[in-house]
Amino acid sequence: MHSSDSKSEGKRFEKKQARRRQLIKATIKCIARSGLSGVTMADVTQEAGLSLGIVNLHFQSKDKLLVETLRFISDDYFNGWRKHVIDAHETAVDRMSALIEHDFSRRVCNPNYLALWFAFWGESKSRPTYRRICSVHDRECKLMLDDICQSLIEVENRTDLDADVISTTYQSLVDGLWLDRLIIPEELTLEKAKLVCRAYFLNLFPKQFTERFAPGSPTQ
Amino acid sequence: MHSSDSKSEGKRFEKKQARRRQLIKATIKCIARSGLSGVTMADVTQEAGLSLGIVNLHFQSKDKLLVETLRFISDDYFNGWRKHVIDAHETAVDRMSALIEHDFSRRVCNPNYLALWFAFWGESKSRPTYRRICSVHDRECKLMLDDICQSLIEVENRTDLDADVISTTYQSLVDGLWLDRLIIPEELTLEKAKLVCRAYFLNLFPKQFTERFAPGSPTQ
Amino acid sequence: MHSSDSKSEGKRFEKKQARRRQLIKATIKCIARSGLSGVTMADVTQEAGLSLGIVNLHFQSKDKLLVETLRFISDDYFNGWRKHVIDAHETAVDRMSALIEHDFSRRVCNPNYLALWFAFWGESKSRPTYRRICSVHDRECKLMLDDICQSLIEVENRTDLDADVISTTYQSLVDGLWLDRLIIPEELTLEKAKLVCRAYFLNLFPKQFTERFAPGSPTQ
Amino acid sequence: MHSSDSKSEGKRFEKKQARRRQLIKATIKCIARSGLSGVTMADVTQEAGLSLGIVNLHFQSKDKLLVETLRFISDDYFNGWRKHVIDAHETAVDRMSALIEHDFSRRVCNPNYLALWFAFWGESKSRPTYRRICSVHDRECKLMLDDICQSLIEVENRTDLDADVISTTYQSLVDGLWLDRLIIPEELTLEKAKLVCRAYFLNLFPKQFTERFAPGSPTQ
DNA sequence: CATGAATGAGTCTTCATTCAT
DNA sequence: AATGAATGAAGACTCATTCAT
Repeated sequence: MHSSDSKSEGKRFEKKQARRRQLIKATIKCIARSGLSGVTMADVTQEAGLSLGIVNLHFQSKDKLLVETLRFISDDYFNGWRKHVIDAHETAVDRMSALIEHDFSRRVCNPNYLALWFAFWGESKSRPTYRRICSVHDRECKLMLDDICQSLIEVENRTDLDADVISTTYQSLVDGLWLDRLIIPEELTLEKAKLVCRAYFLNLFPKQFTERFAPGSPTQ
Repeated sequence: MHSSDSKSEGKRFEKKQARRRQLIKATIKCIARSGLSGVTMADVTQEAGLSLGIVNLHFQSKDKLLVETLRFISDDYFNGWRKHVIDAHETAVDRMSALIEHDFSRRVCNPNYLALWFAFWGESKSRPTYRRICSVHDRECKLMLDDICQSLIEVENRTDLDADVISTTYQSLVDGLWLDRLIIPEELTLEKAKLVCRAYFLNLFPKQFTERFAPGSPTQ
Repeated sequence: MHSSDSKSEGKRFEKKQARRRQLIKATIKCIARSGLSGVTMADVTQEAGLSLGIVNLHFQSKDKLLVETLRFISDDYFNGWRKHVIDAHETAVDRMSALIEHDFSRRVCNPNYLALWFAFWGESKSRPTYRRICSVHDRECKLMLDDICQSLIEVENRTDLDADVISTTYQSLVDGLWLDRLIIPEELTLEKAKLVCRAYFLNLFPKQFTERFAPGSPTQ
Repeated sequence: MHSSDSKSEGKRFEKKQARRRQLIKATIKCIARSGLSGVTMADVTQEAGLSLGIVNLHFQSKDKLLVETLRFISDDYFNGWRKHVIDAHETAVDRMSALIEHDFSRRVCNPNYLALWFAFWGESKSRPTYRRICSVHDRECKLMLDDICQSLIEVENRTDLDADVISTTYQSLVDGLWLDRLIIPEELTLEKAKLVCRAYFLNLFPKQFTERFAPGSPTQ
């Protein structure tokens, strides 16, 4: 009854975490399917194959579940960023190329995730909490991106360019392309989206990107 | 059936239209304030200073009111596009400059409008109607923008560039910058947003844009 | 302005009555179509080709319109009774035969009228006013019917029979047959309904009804 | 999916059924009190001593609650028919006598039930579902009644009579008498209603019914 | 007289949250 | 820890009634 050695405590904690993740995964699916305003607790728990009361047990309220869900995909995106862009590559040009691949990979740029991002962004005006969560990793990414751009500028020796402007351009461009993927997916394939990003960098830093991105050259 | 001269008929129609606009305006404010899922009929009618039942009298349902609201801002944006970009200017470079001004003018790029766009985009995955309304004018703008880019390419004599890629880049860039204006307005001023767009074109078409956009030269 | 000679007064009154009848007729159609609980003022006025406000002008309220509608069909049935049964015939057997014809004529036993009767009866438990209106003519008919039955008994010389029982039987039988016409019209034709009534009287008063109703003899 | 032995499952089902019955009983009372169009969900749930949301939990909608209520009394009447008329007696004359007793027993011919029947019949024109539910058991009763009448005819040896006509007459007569009980209960006692029915059969089948129904003989 | 836009009380329905089991 | 029946506040929608024109 009163057993509470660290092992069983750890197990309990793990199980708890698993339940939470299970519910968050179900929430993601439901938001993609029904929109942020359309999800109900019943939807989520049914999708998760669990009982109605369980959400309040693990998240206290619907609101907190949504916040945790946003935090989850936000973390997920950021971790991928670090892992596939920073940790996996050394040079700026490699990292930038990897970032484009990452941003338009099936893992990141899939309908469910996009629907989720825009669902939260759509409510962000009236929900400072959402805005805050989004901006945390945004800022971190921006700083890393600034670094990459600064390197690109230096290597290319184009001191007339501004790293901040370029990184802002790229980040905004990605968000805008994601929107097109969400609203008119049939008119903007993943390949074309990547092409658009590459074209931007190819034009700015031809020395570094030509052999990688030039038409006719093999796509990475 | 009921006798009434055309004059009073016209008046009645005008009045009806005025009421509809009044309600749509109130709806815009409410969506910006409370989010798409947060607006209630009571909010809207109170904001409009009218009674609860009036929405169903003029729009049949909440859903139709929202759809008409989306249609309204969609039309509004498109009409501004045509008026301030196409009708007011002749050359491609003038039109492109005007478009940047337009896209980040207080009229278009204000918090209420941005909140509205993203609110609808956020639900667009689960609401094909929203998607359809958005895409109508989008396509028209894209075609006009293609034309402008094509002219820019020809005047600059840079036949290596692709008009479609450039217009796609610009449209996406704008959407992405709008998102920043919505989420982190303090980090992206309207001026900086315009600067980012100008930098993009300045780099692609220096002959045409330098005297207009080069640092130090007077901003339009 | 102040013209009020008897002629224009009369005309005005006539016009008023015409409007009221027009509205009552529309109400009948609407009740048959949508049920008593389903009729709305908008339905009725549209059916009548008039404006929404006119009902309250002529009837003060929806409730009064319904009451007047019930009074109308109640009067209509009773007047037909008197005209086609009492005034048109002399003998009891003729009158009884005529009554059966009347009760299952297309004029009286049509879907709209039946729907109306049962609609009001259905609400009569909770609406004493309806009950009162229905019972007024009911009582009058019952008295006339008692007379007819009394004559039939005397002519047939069957003093073991009770006029009250017979007239009650007939009245209830008609109501029950009307119900069948309403609910399962395809299983009870008007002819069969009349046959059932005739069979009842044929069995009680064979001397008087045989030549009229006996199988093979021409139906009236 | 969720572990639970069959015993607790059965208990849960029973409890659910009990709640449904509880709500239907409350609905019956409310319809009798306020009419079909007058019942509100608030009325019903308050009458049942439960909360507002419970109806939609058990019946999905008000409409389905009403349909189930109609089905309930329809089943109830039919089950009584079979139990008290068919199962409890052997001979046709016994069954017919029992049927009259049943149709005008306090259990069947009470104000609440009558109000309910007529409430639904009153809306049946505009609601095919009501009509369908009513006609199901109606048909079954009619067939059993046809059998009884056929036996009566054969025993009495009155081959000139038609079983179908007699059973139709009886069914309609009962419905008509019920209407009188509903509208003018003070003018038609239960005893008199039964008397009217007995008189009908006494006249048709004197050999079988005289000793049972003749004036002066003890009423069953 | 007649019209029909406007009102707002009254209903049904949804759904987050609670809590006995 | 988990369940799901029950609750009731909140919201959309209807429609009789009013009243300025």
